[in-house]
Amino acid sequence: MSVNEKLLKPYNSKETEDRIYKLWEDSGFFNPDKNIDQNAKPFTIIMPPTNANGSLHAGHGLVMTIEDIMVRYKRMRGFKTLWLPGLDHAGFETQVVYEKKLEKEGRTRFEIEPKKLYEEILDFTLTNSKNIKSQARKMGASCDWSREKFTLDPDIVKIVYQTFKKLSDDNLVYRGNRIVSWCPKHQTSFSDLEILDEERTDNFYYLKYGPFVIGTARPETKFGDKYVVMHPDDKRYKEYTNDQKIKLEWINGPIEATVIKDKAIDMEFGTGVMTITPWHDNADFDIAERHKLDKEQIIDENGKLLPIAGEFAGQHIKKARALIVEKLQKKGLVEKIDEKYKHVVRTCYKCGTTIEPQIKSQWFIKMKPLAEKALEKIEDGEITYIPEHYKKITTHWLNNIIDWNISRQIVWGIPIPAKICTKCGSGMVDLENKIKKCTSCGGEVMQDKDTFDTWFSSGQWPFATLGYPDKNDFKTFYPTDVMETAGEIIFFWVSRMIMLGLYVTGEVPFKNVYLHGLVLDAKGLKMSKSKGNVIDPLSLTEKYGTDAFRIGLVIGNTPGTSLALAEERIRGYGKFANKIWNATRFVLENTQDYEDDKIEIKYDEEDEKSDAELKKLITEITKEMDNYKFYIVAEKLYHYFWHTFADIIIERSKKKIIEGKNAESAKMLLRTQLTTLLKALHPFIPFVTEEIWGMIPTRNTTHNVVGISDRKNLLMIEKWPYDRVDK
RNA sequence: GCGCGGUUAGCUCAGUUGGUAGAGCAACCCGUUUACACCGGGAAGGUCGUAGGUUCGAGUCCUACACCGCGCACCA
Repeated sequence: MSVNEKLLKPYNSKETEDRIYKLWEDSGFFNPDKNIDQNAKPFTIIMPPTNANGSLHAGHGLVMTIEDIMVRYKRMRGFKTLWLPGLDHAGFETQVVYEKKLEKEGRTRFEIEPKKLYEEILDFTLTNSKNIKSQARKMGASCDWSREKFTLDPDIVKIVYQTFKKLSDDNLVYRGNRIVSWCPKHQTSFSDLEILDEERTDNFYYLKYGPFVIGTARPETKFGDKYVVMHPDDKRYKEYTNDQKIKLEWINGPIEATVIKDKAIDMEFGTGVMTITPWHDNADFDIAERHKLDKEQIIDENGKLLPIAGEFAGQHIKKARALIVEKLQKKGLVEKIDEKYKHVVRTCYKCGTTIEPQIKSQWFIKMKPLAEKALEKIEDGEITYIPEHYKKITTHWLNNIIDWNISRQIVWGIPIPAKICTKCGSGMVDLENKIKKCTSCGGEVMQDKDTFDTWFSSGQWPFATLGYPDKNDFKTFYPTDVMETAGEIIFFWVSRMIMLGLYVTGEVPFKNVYLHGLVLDAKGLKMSKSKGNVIDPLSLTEKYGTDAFRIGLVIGNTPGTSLALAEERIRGYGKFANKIWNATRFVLENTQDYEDDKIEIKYDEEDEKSDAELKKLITEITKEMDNYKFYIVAEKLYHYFWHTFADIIIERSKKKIIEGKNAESAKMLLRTQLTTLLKALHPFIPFVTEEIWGMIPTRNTTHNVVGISDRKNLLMIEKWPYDRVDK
């Protein structure tokens, strides 16, 4: 009898991986309901729903790898393990991707009928979904596909609607006519998280405004300014009183201005006097609210000046500024211009367009009450952050949280189930489409055309996917154990899940948050299509095998730290898979007469020592696995396999087997160490270990499945080595 | 302005409760002794950002500073 012929050639990942994945998937063991001990403790990870607008990138590769490591480990430890996969319609993100596609085709979304546009994007999404799912399989993800969810699934939408209703009933959601961050290019409002601050150097204009000199960086907004504001304690302006009327010459002729005293004014800045534009500035809006001042729109949704601008009406603000300054100069109203004014401009995180604040009627969630509950739980330690400093970052954000605008003026998303009064503007939540008249003024109502911020639905993901409130899955698997995702979306997603999860279910959605860093290119630069430095994970798995990709991504990659992905790194670990392969060949060739369930052998002294050494190693790494230190475990196993098992134990055994001295001890050690190491390595490099496992004539295995015979089965359900049976 | 990271071998990074520094990759020398050249053996390479402090002893704790990265912030 000889060893498996495959072993005589080098390990071939391409011929192995798809076949092995199919074996796993067909076995049904990804599903915790099938055969696994139903009384075992559950372990749950909800996979961050993948944006269905492209293909898998290196970051996804890391997500799949880390989560699969945790899941395979826990499954081997005998937990009733659920890893639930999902896809995200990713509202605005997807719409932007699709708009770019339209642009290339010479089309624009503003010319497409909304319903048609929705259908088109849906098609696009479904095509991408297929790719993503097959790519996840390539990565070896052992998730339960039978429980897969999509954010637009009717049952998910139903739960999202119920939450919206509950928030409304509890007075935590309101329709507010407030200033929002508006992107003139994308024609939608945003929450504060979608806005980026950009430092710029611009001109700062000192303009004569009657007896005052006011400072501004945006002269094009000043047409309607009829309130001049100063600090009540400013001695320079003590002769002026609150509400005093002053007649003065302004851009387009004489106006009457009103003096307002407000403490928000910084006496040190500029001249200590400013005029306000409440429609287009947050701070000005607040001042206007405090003093109940008029607000007037100057700039339209496209960034063009309205009729109030007189001769400048219809011009885009970008072009108008210079012309307006020119006119002001002619009228002698420009005192001076500071050309080196450094300030921060708010821009759209997608296109970089300057955000134009606008007053709009939108849905807002009152965040303070939700944040307070979340803070309590976090402070109590109900959620552990890995790495720890994310806890500080989170609490800092929660402590300073502002209300969340969840309305988006885009078609791709979950429609907001509400009616808007065409007369008084009130909004009414209406899940059953029953409201026909405005509940406050009796006016006509129309369906809200907006959609939810995509994070409002994904923020409910953990309990929505498990079928809150009635399904057994919810009862069994909620709260989940680990939320593993990118540190980048700590506010966008993680913190909102905590708040919404707590609010709806009364319990935190997950007990641990594991945050990984960015995957960067070999030089440590962020990958981007424009830079052309995007590394496709699938080209690496194709070349070096998925196992090499996985372990290469994990070793030395501490949580929260970004990772520079160099091809050599992956190549190096490709050799490791082959090393295991070849070591296996040696072991099997030399232990053909070894029967692990029949012979009672005693180790000789040095083998005894080696046996103890590996046991000690397994104890150590088991502890480290429980502490999420996969980067150490992978390295230790790599090192032990190569430099102890291969270099020392195999070399030593050659002599013993040839000389026939303590050969039985050597054989037992070879087989025991090999099978033990395969088990321990399996979460990291599942394909090659499973393939080899199938070739080893081992009989006395200890799998984690109830109800199937004790014959040898898949490595993925084997018991973790030296695991204690203390259930 | 406030906050959070980081600064360790040429590169990418580890370094758990303080006890004269580690890995992978790259580079160098030697070697085809049969599991493996997708290999083996060997040697080389760091005053652990700077300056203080605590300590018998600090990469590891404290303070200040510098530089890099990131987040938060309505100064017109």
